[in-house]
Amino acid sequence: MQRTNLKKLAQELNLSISTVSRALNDSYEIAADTKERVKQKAQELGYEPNPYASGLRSRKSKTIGLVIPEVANNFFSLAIDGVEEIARANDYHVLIYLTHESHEREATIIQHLAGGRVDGILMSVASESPDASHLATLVESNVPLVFFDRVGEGIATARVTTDDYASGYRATEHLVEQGCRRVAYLLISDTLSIGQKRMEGYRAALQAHGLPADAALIVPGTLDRDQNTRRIRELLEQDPAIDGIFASVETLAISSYEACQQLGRRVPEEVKIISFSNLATAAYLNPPLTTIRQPAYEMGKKAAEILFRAISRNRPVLPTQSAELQSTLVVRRSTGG
Amino acid sequence: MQRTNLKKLAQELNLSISTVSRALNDSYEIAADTKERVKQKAQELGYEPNPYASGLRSRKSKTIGLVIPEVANNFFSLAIDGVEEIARANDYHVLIYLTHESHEREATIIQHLAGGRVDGILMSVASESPDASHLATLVESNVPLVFFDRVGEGIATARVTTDDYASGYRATEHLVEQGCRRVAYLLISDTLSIGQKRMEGYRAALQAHGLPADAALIVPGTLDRDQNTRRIRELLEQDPAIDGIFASVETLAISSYEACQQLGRRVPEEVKIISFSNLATAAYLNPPLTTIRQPAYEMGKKAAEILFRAISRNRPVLPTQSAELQSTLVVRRSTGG
DNA sequence: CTGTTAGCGCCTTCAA
DNA sequence: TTGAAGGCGCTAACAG
Repeated sequence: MQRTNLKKLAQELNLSISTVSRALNDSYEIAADTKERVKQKAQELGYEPNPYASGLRSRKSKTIGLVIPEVANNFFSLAIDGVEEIARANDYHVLIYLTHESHEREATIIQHLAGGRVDGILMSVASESPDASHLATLVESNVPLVFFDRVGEGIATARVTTDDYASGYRATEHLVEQGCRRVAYLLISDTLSIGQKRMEGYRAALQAHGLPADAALIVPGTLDRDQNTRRIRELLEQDPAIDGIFASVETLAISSYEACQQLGRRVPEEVKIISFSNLATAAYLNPPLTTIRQPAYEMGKKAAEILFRAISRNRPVLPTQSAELQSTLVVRRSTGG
Repeated sequence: MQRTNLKKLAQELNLSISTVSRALNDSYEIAADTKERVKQKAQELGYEPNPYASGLRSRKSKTIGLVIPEVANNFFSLAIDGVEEIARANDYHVLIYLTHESHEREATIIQHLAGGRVDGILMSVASESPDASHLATLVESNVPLVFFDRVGEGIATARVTTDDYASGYRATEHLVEQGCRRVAYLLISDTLSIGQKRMEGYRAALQAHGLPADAALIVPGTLDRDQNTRRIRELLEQDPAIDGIFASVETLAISSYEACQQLGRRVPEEVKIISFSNLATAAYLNPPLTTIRQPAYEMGKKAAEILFRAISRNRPVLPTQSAELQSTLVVRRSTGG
């Protein structure tokens, strides 16, 4: 079946193409009854505007790009939800891209997006990304960009983050208050500013309590849980005094559980674990996992809102529009059952 | 900065637009050295073809639509991963849409997509969808469609599913073999064929073991965990003999844990729970959750592959291309620690 | 209030 | 092997 377009619609109605177009776009210069007639017919014939034609002409794609490291992760899943919500409210479409923590993939994706496929981009940078030079093309192409959670350095744009330093401090302090004397910090990459900030908080908290802060373990940006587990086990063997683990992502917390189990170290009696995580089932883990929960959904929403403000006003995204949301420490203790 | 287009490129090279276009598309009728020169220059000026112009002209959007109920769910997260993988391998983009189990949203999304924004669609229908009449427009518009996991009835197209009947049977039998005599079946909607098939397997297994099969509880398509928990608690109170729960989605398994905890029913001693789930942490739940794991990632890949085969050959997707993958029963017992 | 006209950037016959 | 020209479907400036 031939798809109905403006031309066909115009013929059926004995009107010109432009009149039909304006009627459908609710132009003020079209008579009310004409509008009605046109819309009626459009409905009848199941008219749906061709997005590529209008995109070409109007230079509006009605689409944003969402670039994230992975999706099998509760934080990003919730964030997607928030983004999609706002996008739909603005009548926009969402293209999703996964970098799998690869800088190269990220650069390729950005390169493509700079070609005008999207009106704006929301992104959380890959842990591998050494710098943000690949994002320069976006700036040149005037494609609005908003970072969320994992920000790129050196790009003057808005960033939606959580209080990484403060929560790193709080998490560490919580472990110390629970009696830990030697706390290890696990992160998957040392190029993420977010991990740095949390580590600063971690260091400061230990220092404030007169404890050494030299047990940081950087697990290279891997998504392989077994490998992470192995490295954590090695750390625990090399440094048997470790009685607290602060994991910056939930997958490292799970690996820590595994490592402790393999070494016969009881959690939480011998080793206490705390983690940044949005796991819905954290309370049902054995033992329950105390977490720092980020407002992932809200971050996705917020980032999208900032982006759409820029898009609709046709203005660049300013660094001053950045927002920092609060994360929450959720303490969960064993029920002893 | 003005985005470079074919015209500009042609001017710089003292060639015609069409020659440049053909060179970039590796046309056989362009001299090798000309191609080289053109590509060099394109690279130099950071030329990126305008997807809306080429989409309009070639009637290829290089984009597929992925329509799923939600994303904060391990099954769909993994599926997205598989889909994205195949899409990128085919140089395609992925538009993501969440129905939040709403039939209305699903219909609106489909309506939009039928307008030519995508070359094909992958979808898992919303639990609310009473029938598939809203998908008729897609068929009319010749937009290839592949269902995965949750299929729509009455549409002649390929579907990628798992062995729902067999796995429903196996799950139930497992509970019976563990000593359960009264097994409840939980599902979020009775309009999903997938839930029906699993229930048939459940019924057959109970029958084969000479047990009654009247404890099915249909929790209306809600994503509200508290509400689900309440309803399950009511079921357990009304029918105290229930000693086994077969949950068709992981969120209902978690609600079952909560309900049992609230009623002081010990799991797994008094009530055993099994669930369809792709939770990475199922082994660490307390008690560990025995699951039927679906090959989510592979399903996403498979569905995308079938779709791309149709797209690249410009032919409709045939029901005969359907695939049924195997799910796995993963038994996890309490470590008694 | 409505119609005519001119492209948006690209691909693709047709002609040279 | 390259160039010229038309048009994909839509929007917007300019007439009337």
